[in-house]
Amino acid sequence: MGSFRELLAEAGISEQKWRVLRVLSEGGPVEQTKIAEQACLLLPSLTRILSAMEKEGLISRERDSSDRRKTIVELAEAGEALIRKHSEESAQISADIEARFGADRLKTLLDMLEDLNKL
Amino acid sequence: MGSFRELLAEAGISEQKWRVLRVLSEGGPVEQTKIAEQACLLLPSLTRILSAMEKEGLISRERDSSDRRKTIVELAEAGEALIRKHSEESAQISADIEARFGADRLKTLLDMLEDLNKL
DNA sequence: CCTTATTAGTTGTCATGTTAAGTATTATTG
DNA sequence: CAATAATACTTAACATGACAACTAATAAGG
Repeated sequence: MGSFRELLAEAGISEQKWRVLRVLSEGGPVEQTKIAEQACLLLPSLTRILSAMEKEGLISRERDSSDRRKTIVELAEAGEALIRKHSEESAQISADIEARFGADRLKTLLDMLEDLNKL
Repeated sequence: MGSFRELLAEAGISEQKWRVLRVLSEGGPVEQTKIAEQACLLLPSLTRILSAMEKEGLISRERDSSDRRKTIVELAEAGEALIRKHSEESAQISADIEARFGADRLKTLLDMLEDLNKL
């Protein structure tokens, strides 16, 4: 019954990198600004994280040809492999937490946090 | 209707330092471990924060005579002055948030977060 | 006692959070 | 079309978060 921390330790990556991988896995290649939004990261943090991930072969980056301000990021092979290797266990852990905490309560909690954030 | 960030910017200190000041203000002189618990900080972070606050004259530290492993921290004059200057406004902001979000909902939210944390 | 374990802090290292400033590219406006 | 603004990042600088290793002091066990 591994926790998320253990999963990430096993995978050898940070929570942030995992979130980035998941965003890319679910939405396909995207520009960095959108990754930042979906992964709850500021652009300066994302810049560094992506540089590291690029060196590690988890992702690749290239300029958008139609708007050369943008950089499009996509999963590289090592990134896809990581996702394949751990996504099932990750889903299991999420489901477990949801079950133990209560799906309804979890939804309520997330809604409240969003409200508080808007406030 | 200034937010907390503005208050802190005005006071020229970080959220963490403000939390430390409040812990000291409410509980009087205490050892660092207890400050860390109440202010939600890890000891290494607290060590550095207190060093900075000591230089700024906000707090003072001295060894506990009965147990010389412990360091007792207390508010210094500048720290008390900061508290006096901003505690009222701080309370106002808290009350405002509580009112806008709903006292009941806020309590529920905090309880849920605690539960989730225990999980 | 003496060794070992525990407690309280500190220090080091590295990643991230955060704000501000800088660069390059594209869009707008007069 | 030229000057200006806006967008999409990057870089820099500093504080903080997090984990590990370390020191000093006290407590526990044999």
